Amino acid sequence: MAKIWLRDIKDHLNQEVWLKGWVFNKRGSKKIQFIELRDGTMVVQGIVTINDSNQETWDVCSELTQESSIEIRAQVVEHPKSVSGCELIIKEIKVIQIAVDFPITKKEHGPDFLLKRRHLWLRSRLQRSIMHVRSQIIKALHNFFHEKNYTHMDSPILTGTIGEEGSTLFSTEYFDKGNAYLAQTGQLYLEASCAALGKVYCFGPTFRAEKSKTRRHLTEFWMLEAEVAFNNNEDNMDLQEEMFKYVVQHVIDTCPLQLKSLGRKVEDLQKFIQPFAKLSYDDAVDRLHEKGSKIVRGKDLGAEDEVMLTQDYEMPVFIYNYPKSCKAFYMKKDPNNSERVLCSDLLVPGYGEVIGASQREDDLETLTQNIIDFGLNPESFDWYLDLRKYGTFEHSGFGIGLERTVSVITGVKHIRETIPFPRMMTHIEP
RNA sequence: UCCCUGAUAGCUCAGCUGGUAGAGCAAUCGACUGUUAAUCGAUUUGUCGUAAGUUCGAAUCUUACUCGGGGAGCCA
Repeated sequence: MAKIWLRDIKDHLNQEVWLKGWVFNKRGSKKIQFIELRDGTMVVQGIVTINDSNQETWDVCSELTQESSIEIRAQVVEHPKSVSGCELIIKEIKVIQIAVDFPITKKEHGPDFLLKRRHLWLRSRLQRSIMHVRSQIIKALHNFFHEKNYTHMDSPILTGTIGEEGSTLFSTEYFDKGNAYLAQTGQLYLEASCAALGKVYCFGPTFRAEKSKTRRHLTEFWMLEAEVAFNNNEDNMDLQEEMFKYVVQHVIDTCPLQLKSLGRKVEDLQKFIQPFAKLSYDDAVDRLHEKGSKIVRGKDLGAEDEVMLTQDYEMPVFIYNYPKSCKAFYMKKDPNNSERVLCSDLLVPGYGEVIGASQREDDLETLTQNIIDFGLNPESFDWYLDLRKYGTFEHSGFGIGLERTVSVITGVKHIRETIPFPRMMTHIEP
């Protein structure tokens, strides 16, 4: 008999099959026992009755515990009540291993307890749903860019000193070349790739040694970055909007069961498919002043300001053209206002920033001066400056945080549940 | 780095102005032919985070430390 996965079980209605999996849950009475069998693709209920099964099967079933691994022979029957539409009449059970005292019970647990057992926590229903959605989001992102003929150009993870200033870097020894650093962004490399292939993106882990302890921060997270030659800041925002909507639609189409188990309503997700709102930084400051914020024009928006701004909208909001002093050295000066740069942040109501974007400074002199003004050494940016020497070009790009996107789409409050093994200030194992 | 908050049974927590601990769940045993966080009955469970101090007496008050949780800054 061929091996069968539970998600394909409908194709075997009224047949007898062999299945392998784990006991997700068990309950029963004197004459009937229910096993929820989980194999990673689905959970389907199996039934053992004292009448339909032999005594040995009944006794084996009685010994089963949560997360015991088993192999069963069963008849697949219809069962309209269940999610799969099927149920299993169990004829025979072979125990692979009885799991003793599985620590994660059916009742509530605290975050520290669960994080220390992340390797086991992943087996829970909610965690499996989140991981499935995450996987589909990754797929959607790749599909989106490939459909548009982008080239996937990965950036290095180990780098020299080059990179954004501000955030702290993780460092490691690199032979006799001193320290190497784990990348905080692939952007500068992606700009080089962009000059070679026009429309490019990279997707990989990034590392920030920030001592952030909030529900939106990880020290290791996955970021997709895209860079497009001859795109200005407007084009850039259009691209982000199209991409974000594509991803949301893909999840709606492919993950209905997972969204349901997460308690995420499709109507709420559809709010992310409406046209996004756009607000310039200066208009945002005006709006904030009307609402009673004490923000000083020229200073960065605080977390409270972002909440205040987005609560008027149900769709994501672009805030564009921030003050130069709040943003990175590589952003292009706004030709209409030398104190502003051509950039945007995408804020999602009830969550916060998910995408950071900008048009890049393409003038050699201005960029060199920016590097100096930001207290950086132009010599360590020599290859980056080359891009402005040999056929400089207007270009723009952005970075979207994968885990934040998963959070926003699944409605999961804390980012630590959106990555298989989260790395945070306080957690490095498992 | 700063602010707030917490650490009591395997888990989640209660324990008031000091008098050496309690609930629910889990586990174990039992009851029940359809349950789906099954239900019902019974039983078991503790260096009260660590160290010192105040006191006749500390889970409770004081100090320090350790480890969490939430947030700010920073960002995705």
